[in-house]
Amino acid sequence: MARTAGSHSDITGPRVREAALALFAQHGYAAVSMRRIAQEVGVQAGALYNYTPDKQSLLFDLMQGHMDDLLNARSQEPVCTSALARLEAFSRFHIRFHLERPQAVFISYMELRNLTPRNFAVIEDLRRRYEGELETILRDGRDIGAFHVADTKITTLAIIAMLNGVNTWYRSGGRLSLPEVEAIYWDMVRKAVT
Amino acid sequence: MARTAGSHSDITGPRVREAALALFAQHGYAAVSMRRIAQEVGVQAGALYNYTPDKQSLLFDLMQGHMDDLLNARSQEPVCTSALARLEAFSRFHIRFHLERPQAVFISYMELRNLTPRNFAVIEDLRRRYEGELETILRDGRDIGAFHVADTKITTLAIIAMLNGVNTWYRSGGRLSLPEVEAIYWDMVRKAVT
DNA sequence: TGATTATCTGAACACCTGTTCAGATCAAGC
DNA sequence: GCTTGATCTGAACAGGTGTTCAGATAATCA
Repeated sequence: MARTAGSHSDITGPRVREAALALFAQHGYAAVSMRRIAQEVGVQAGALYNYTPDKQSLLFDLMQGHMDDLLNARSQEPVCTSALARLEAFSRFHIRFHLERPQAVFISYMELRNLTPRNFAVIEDLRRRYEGELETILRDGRDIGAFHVADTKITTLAIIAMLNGVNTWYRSGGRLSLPEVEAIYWDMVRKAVT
Repeated sequence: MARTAGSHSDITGPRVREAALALFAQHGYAAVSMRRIAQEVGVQAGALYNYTPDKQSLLFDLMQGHMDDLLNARSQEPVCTSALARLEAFSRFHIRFHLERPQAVFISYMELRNLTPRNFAVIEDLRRRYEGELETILRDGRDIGAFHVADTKITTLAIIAMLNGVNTWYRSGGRLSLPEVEAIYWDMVRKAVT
């Protein structure tokens, strides 16, 4: 056997990335073999190498794609003027964006140590850029007296850690709706910095 | 060759656990082989099986030991009376305890998915018991009007996620001392719930 | 229809995986 | 000093790892 009926890179390519995303998120990068990914796609392992140079690139591309999506989506959000409105917009955007793609979020946090040093540096830079947006909001707000924060860098990390926590328990269709979750977390963020 | 000079289970046993802890924390459970652990201990892979029935038990014992330590240490903390004092004591204890053993903390969060279902249930039960202590504090405080929280369960998870975030950036000997870190986080927690 | 290109298979490569165990050597107790 | 039990080695087992590639087949275009 060889090329199979109906095979096309426009179909197989996305399916490879989807399978890798789901399997990496569920079992972890190191625990998932190329043969397991191929099985999910319905193809032999060798065929995966038409879509990625190696396993490491598969992971890196998923993570880089996620971070690019994050920064792009953030840049297209409407700009707010007041310090409080800016912080609220960031908090709600963060929750909404992250709850929409839990697998990519999970991978981007859990699999950092499985990146090569070069790839790690790229992802870390993107992450710092995103965190920098929140820190700017906090610093600007503090400078005009709207926020009371002891340390903008640590407050940035504390807020992001808190918001990321949503992904560990939220399930759509559960007890709380997305707007309710946004409201609860925004309330805590607001009180923590004022 | 066979038994080596100076070999003793009281020495090798702890070294096996220490090596596994360090390697699992750095590279992840799935990415670390028994031969790699043995190399760190200075022994052949087969010798590890004098100290653990299998690799899975090695991971589970580390995680269970960590959770036991956590609950024991917590139970020996002095009991506070006021709602605010109880919450402050919990927050400071959590930060202090977790910063003292970053590797065990890291493993206990990252390697949950590599536990067998039975082992996972045990660890999850211990975790829920610990989180329950914080939720009780929040609920009691809300009932007497000391705290204003929209949802005690979610607030519990949000606070713990925020406090856990310390481990991602804190390095002893860094810019901030442990008491300073405790104070900053306690300030944010206090404001978030009042 | 025929030639070309895209896509996949199946086998192979060298090496690594967790685990077992007979046998060898050391430490401890009499 | 000798015996007993604890501790480790080294080899083996069956199977899995990422990756490569010649060859086969399907899709595509002239």
